[in-house]
Amino acid sequence: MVNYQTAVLDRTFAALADPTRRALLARLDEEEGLTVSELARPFPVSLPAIMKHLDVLSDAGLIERTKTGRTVTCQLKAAPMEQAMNWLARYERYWTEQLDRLAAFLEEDSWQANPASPSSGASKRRRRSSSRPGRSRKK
Amino acid sequence: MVNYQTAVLDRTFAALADPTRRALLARLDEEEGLTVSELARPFPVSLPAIMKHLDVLSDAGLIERTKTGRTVTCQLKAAPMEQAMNWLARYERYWTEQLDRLAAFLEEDSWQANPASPSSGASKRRRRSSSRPGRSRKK
DNA sequence: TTGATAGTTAACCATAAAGTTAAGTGTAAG
DNA sequence: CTTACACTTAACTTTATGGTTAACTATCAA
Repeated sequence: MVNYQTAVLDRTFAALADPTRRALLARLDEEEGLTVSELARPFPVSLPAIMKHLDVLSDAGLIERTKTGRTVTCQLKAAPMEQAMNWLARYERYWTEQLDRLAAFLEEDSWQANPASPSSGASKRRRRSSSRPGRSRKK
Repeated sequence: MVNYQTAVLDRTFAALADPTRRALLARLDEEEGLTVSELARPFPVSLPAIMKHLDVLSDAGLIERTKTGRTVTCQLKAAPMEQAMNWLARYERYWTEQLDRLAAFLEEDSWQANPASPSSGASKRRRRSSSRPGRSRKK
């Protein structure tokens, strides 16, 4: 059902890998309809450099440019980010503490001590001896 | 509070921008503790090429390698992805249809026709004559 | 119409990314 | 002890990225 468009993810993640481009998107989020030169102003690089970043963002479908007279306004198009989010969501359980606790529970001795209640999901999980290094809880 | 570590996001997004690397992570998700050559097998590129991808993933903190004898097993470390998710979450409202409907409502003529109820957020929105191209509602 | 303003394009440079082949290191097995 | 295996490193090629300066196009204003 959720068929990941490889090329979309490639372009989206690549576009987001640059701090200048992320900052450009962030500015378009907080204020819509900024022009190219307005967007470029805060950055310590030349206008053509910003132009290239905008090209990358356009190619990734993350912005859209509209020419009006001699000015060009940019608007955020977040749609491709949804795919990126969905891809990442697959790994969400790794940092969700809820599941951390479940994992801790499954490791406990008291769990295997009672074979009277065979939980369906647990049988699939074949545990390797004890090769798990310390978990790093953050936040 | 959520202070984005630019360098972390740079490396994470850059690492995820390559389809081979995403596939490597996906395999480590479905089966943990794969060795380097097991990981490399399905891909149509040389071992050194995979090695470089694993280096990129390591530098991004997305995997960890453990040497045992002459084999090296890799394990997924999804933590940096959380930062990426958090960064993307800021834009989530753009593809949440709820807000699409709100936006549609705010654009309606019937809204401005009644100046008796000044909604606070709307005053910030300064509209340019009519330079807005058709909105593309998808799904 | 003359110029300033907004944006684009071209040509160039340095570095990084993604791949190759070939050779090297260390461990396991015959 | 020698060979095979698992992985690593080195050297090299090609293409992409991110930046520059300089020149060009088009519009708005004096």
